[in-house]
Amino acid sequence: MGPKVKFTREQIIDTAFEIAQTEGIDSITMRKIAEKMGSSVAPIYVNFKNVDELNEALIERIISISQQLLKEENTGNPFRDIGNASLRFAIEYSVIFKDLVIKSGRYMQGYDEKMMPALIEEMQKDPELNGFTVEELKTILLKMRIFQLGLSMMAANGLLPKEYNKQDMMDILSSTADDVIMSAKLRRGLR
Amino acid sequence: MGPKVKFTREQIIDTAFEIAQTEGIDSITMRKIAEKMGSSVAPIYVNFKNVDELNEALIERIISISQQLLKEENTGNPFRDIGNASLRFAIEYSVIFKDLVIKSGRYMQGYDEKMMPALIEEMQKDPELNGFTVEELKTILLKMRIFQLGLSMMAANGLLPKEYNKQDMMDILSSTADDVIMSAKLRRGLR
DNA sequence: TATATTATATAACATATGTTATTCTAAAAT
DNA sequence: ATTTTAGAATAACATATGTTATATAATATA
Repeated sequence: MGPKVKFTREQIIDTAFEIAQTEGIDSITMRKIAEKMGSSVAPIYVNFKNVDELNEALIERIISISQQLLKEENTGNPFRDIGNASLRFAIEYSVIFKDLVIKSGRYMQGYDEKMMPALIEEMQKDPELNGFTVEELKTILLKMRIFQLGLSMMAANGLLPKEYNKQDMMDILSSTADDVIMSAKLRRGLR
Repeated sequence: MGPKVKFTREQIIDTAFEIAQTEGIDSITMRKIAEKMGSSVAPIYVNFKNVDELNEALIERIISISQQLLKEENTGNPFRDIGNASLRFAIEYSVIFKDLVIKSGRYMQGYDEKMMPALIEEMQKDPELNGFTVEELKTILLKMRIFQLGLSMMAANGLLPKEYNKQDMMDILSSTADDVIMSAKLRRGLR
């Protein structure tokens, strides 16, 4: 063995995460991480083959944090839970959230299509959504995912009215869910 | 006078715009623009003091294009017009749209608060929106702006269902507007 | 035609960044 | 106690990029 480890892999990822959140993912550089840790770049290259490997680890970290946020939401209503978790991520890690959405193409594309069936299944258990066809449920879900992305994006960009707090955001999300569902019911009544 | 001008200011901005649309705004470099034009960097520095000035000119160009798109929409319904123009921009210039939204903080923040009153005024002329208070109109408008941003963002990221075309997007935008307005009417009836 | 002007090309300089080779040193193994 | 090992610091190399100084050449004007 050699001398004691002073800079761990975890610490390096943490530091990269901090830079990502304050300056954006693309602003991460090896030297910046090193300076923030009070080290040289050597420990980074001991722990990561190159900058790409470090970025991968950072993405994993980000995903794990977002999953943690989702676990912490537990109303049982999947709409509310996913919406609120996304909202929290957008508010608490706004810079990273924006970067992620932009670079999401590959991550989220497959992700959504995998989540879809599970969510539809959840919706079918909800008594309030009783009697809708799968097509109708899909439309409701899509509308809500669109709204939720828009809301998170606005929150992350500080584009909502000044006085809006997290509760207001959750309320408008929930209110719009009601709008969409109620209107779907009315349309159903017209069949 | 000197020799004929071979590379104009406009041509430089055009080239920067092309790079922005294919690789992202941050991928623009002086040398890349020059190479794409078949010149050296000299003509760029004759027309622009530095890279910041070029970026300003590029932003102006982008804003002017988006305003052009808005002018081309003319249903008279401001919801539809703004929504469709935003959607077209997001689809036709997706990379730039994403960059803009992310870096929008400063541009859009004031912009929205200036647009708000004019839009509310427009809404008050709409017979379908008759009888709502200003507060109710504001909520409807906010919901629609949120949905429209989410939809544009999804379109720009290719996150919508594969078979979705522009008409489908315009339809779901319009359908959600109906949902929000219809539900507001129902709530109004309950007062 | 000769000169002045100026658009353009070229090359250099300064800085930022990823990466690597070398050196140093502290801890473990012998 | 000596040797080996491996983490860390340092400096160098390669490349990318903004910027500028200088050289070249085309065109208007005298």
